[in-house]
Amino acid sequence: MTMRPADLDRVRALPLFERAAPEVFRDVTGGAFLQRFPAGTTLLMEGDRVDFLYVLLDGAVELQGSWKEKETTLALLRPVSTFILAAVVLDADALMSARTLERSEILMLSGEALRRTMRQDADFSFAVAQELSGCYRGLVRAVKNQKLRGGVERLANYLITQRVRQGMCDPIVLPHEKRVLASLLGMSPENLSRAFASLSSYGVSVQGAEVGIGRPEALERLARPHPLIDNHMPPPTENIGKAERERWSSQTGRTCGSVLG
Amino acid sequence: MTMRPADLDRVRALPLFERAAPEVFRDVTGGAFLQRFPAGTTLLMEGDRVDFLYVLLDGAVELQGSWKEKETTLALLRPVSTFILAAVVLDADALMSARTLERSEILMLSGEALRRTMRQDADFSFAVAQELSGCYRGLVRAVKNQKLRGGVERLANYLITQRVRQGMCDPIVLPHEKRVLASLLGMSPENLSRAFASLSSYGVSVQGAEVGIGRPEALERLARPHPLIDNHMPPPTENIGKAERERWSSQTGRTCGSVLG
DNA sequence: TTCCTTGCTTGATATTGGTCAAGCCATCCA
DNA sequence: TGGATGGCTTGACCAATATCAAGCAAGGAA
Repeated sequence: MTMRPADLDRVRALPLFERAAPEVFRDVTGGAFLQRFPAGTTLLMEGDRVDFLYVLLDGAVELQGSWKEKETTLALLRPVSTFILAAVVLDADALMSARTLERSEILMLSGEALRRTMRQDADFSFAVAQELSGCYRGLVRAVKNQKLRGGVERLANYLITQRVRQGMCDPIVLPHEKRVLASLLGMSPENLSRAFASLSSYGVSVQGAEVGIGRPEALERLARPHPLIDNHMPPPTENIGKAERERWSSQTGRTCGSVLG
Repeated sequence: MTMRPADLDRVRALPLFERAAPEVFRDVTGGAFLQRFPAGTTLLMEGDRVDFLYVLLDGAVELQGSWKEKETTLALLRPVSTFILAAVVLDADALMSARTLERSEILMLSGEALRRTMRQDADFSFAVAQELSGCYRGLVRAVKNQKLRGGVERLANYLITQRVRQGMCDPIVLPHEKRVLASLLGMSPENLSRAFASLSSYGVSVQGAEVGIGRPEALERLARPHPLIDNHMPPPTENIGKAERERWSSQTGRTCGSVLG
């Protein structure tokens, strides 16, 4: 309900709204409300009807899918990110659950209003389509990553991506618990430990959440990162690139884009 | 260049154009041209700039991704399907290669014209956004399928999905070579053979491309199909459902929807 | 402090999936 | 008809990954 003007500005800066006319932005954010959730809150269960577009303003959110008491992480979000846009556009139920990993601040926009505005404004509709395209391509990358690479290779590429995102610093700091990271990378926590261990011969050293990349060249020779799989988005110098850039990466710790549902 | 009126009607019936105004349809299909390709033709390589939206009118197309001399199949398409919509919307390069599996007839629509029309017509833009949403959700299903299930389970669910698509008949007929199916399911051809063999204890019998589902209940008990993973779209009685329905499934043999890029 | 709890690691073992090599069986072609 | 070819299958083996169990270390609460 109460919303700081600064928050509204951050939403305004999202690629989705960047070029929207003032009245369009007003229409979509009109009935919005801001909510605070403690860590571990389930915002949305798989199969639930989706009535809102969510915008993560502070904290961290995990999107996960499940089958037969097994769960897997599909994406990890950091501010500022929108999520479950696809479900909202189709007015369908969610294919993934969403839960907070930390205490989080989340803005909820009316899905109904969003769809209504899309039908009225071609530019806004186009922006949504571009957003969806970027998210789709993020998932294509995720599938390729999962099907073409082994566990150690996925971890190595994750570390390289993080290094780029964190401004080529060394050591990098893992933005999430290792068990969550393991689920994102599609392996058991035990196996993630072993994968880290096997990377020590390539210069990687682990100290809690801090990971030293001793010899980047050696790690890259193993990882073989590829622009058509790994989205090595430049670090957040300014805010976010242009709309024509894909704004999403499946395994990011500083997503500046969004994820649909 | 030469295009039968019947072909144009089939394109018109796609969810993307179903509700478009006549002049919108004319604008988008204006500079289009129809081309015929032999089997095994590469239409598009990963990394190529995408200038056209493709519409498969006849034949079969495989979308694949590659890394380090390894390849994997991301989708198998049958008429009538559009593909690489996402790349067209973003005017970006392709994340997957596209090649014909059989002699195929393909309509190519100008990407430039499509984007121009989107900016002019909110309804068309909205239709594109809905299409993209459906495709995104198809990929979410694919990731869940890949990360949560083992090889035998993926095959079992594939068979059940095919049975639904083919009108609950028995035996079903595999719409593609087994080696291609193996790649789609994320396993080696050898392992697909063994997976089929291990399903024999659940009533499944294989005779070339014909697969008998002896005991559907037994197979389902193993497969545990789930509406949030497997898109059990009703068989193509009429043409295609409404636009609000997801129109894409990652592992279909009779896709009535589309795939982006 | 001491005792939990929690997240992580490590080792032993089982399961799954990949690779290599051989063989089978259709089809196609000379 | 013979012989190649290509797709599929099978077996033997190996690599990758999951599972189970135990232990460790840091942090929080009594």
